[in-house]
Amino acid sequence: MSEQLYHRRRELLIAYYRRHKQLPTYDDLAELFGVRSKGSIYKYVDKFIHDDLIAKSDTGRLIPTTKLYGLRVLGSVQAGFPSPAEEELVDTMSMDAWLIENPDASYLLQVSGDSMINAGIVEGDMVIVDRSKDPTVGDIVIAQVDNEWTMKYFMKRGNGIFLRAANSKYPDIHPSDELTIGGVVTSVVRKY
Amino acid sequence: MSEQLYHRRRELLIAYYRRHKQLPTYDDLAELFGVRSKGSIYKYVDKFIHDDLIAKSDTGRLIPTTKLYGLRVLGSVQAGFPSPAEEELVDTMSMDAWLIENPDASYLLQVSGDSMINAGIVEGDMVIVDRSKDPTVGDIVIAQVDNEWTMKYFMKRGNGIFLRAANSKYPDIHPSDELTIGGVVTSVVRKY
DNA sequence: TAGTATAGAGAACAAACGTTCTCTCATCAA
DNA sequence: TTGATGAGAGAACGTTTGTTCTCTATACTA
Repeated sequence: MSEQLYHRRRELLIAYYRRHKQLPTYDDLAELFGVRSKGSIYKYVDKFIHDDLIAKSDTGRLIPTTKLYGLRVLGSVQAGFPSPAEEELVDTMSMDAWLIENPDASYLLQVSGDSMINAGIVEGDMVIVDRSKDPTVGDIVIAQVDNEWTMKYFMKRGNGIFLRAANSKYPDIHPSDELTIGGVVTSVVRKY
Repeated sequence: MSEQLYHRRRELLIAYYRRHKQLPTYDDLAELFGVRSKGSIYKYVDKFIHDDLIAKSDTGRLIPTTKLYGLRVLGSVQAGFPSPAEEELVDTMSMDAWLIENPDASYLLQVSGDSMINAGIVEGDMVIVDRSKDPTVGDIVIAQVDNEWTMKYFMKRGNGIFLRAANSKYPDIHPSDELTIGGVVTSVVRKY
C-alpha cells in the first residue's frame, strides 16, 4: 500500500480518537477513509495493530494504546535531544494519566498572588490538588487560614506545624488552633 | 435506587474508563456491577446519561463526556474557592485537551539547567513544545545553538533576532548565521 | 506485452450488542 | 396484612459488528 496514504489514514484514526474519545468501528473507519468495503478496512486494522497504535479486545473491538492518545517524549533540553523528525524509538505518555494519581480525590485550582513565586509557581498557573494525601514537611498545601484559602509550604517545628510562603516578603503563619488542609499540591501546570 | 449504591457504581464506571480508555458495553457493565441482567443495566445507563456522565451514539454505543474523563475545576486560591465537598456546579476539564492544541506537532521535553528560572521553569519540569507555531517576541523557544539545544526567550532588535535566558547570569546569544528553532513552548508541567 | 501483486468491492455469516418485556422478590408505608 | 414501588432476573428480538471469502480493476515488473 502507498506509504503516504497509510500515513494520512493513520492521522485520520488519531484525529478520530481525539475528537470522539472512542475508537471507531469498522464501518466508521470505512466512512472515515472513504472506502466502501469493510474487508479492506480489516487489512488496515492489522497494520495499525502491528504499529502498536491500537489493540483488540476479546470480542474484536478496537482499544487504544498510549501511542494513540499520548504525546511523544523527546528527551531533555541541553542534553542534545533527538531531532523532532525521528519519530521512532520515542516514548509516549498521556498528561492526564501521568499527572493525576487519584482522579477521584483531585481537583484543579487557579493560582492568584505571588506567595509561591520562589517555588516557581506564579499567578495564573493551575495546580492539581490531591485531597487524599497526607502532607509531609516541605509539601505545598492548600490550607484555610482566617477563613481564607492559601497555598503555602507545610512545615513543622517540634510538635507544632506552621505554614511558610515561598516569598520572603510574607511572614510565617502559626495557626492559633486547628489548621484545615484542603489537599497537597501534586503538580503545577502553566499555559502560555 | 440506593444513593450510595448508585454513587459506587458511578465510580466504577469512571474507573473503568480511566483504565481502558474506552467505555464498557452493557455486558461489561453487568459484570462490573455484579448484576446478571442487561435490562437492569439499561436503567442505570439512563441515569448516567441524565447525569451527563456519558452519551449515546446513533447506534446506541456509549460515548464519554468531559464529566467522565475530566478533572474538577474548583476556582481560585486566595479568592476563597468553593469547598471540595460541593461537587455540583463545577466545571471539568481534561489536561490533555486543554494543554495541547496541535497534538501531531507537539512533543514533550524534560528541562535541565537553570537558565529559565526567572520564568518559573526549573530543572525537572516538563515542557510541551509546539513545532508548528511561529515564534513571536517574548515567546520561550527551543533553539539550536552551537549544535546544542537550549530553551530561551525569543527576542528581536531591529532586523536581528537573538536569544535571552531568564537568568541574569547567562549572557544573550546573538546567533552568527542561521538560527534553528525546534518549536515554541506552549506549556510547562511540574510534578512533585 | 504478459504476468504478478495489491487495494478495494461486495456478499455472507456467526457472534456480540442495544433494546424491550414480563416476571419474581424484597422493601417499605399505610 | 395489603398494596405499591423498585431492583434485578431472564428471555427474546432485530441490528450492528468483526471476520472471512471471492472477485474485479488497477498499478507495477520483467
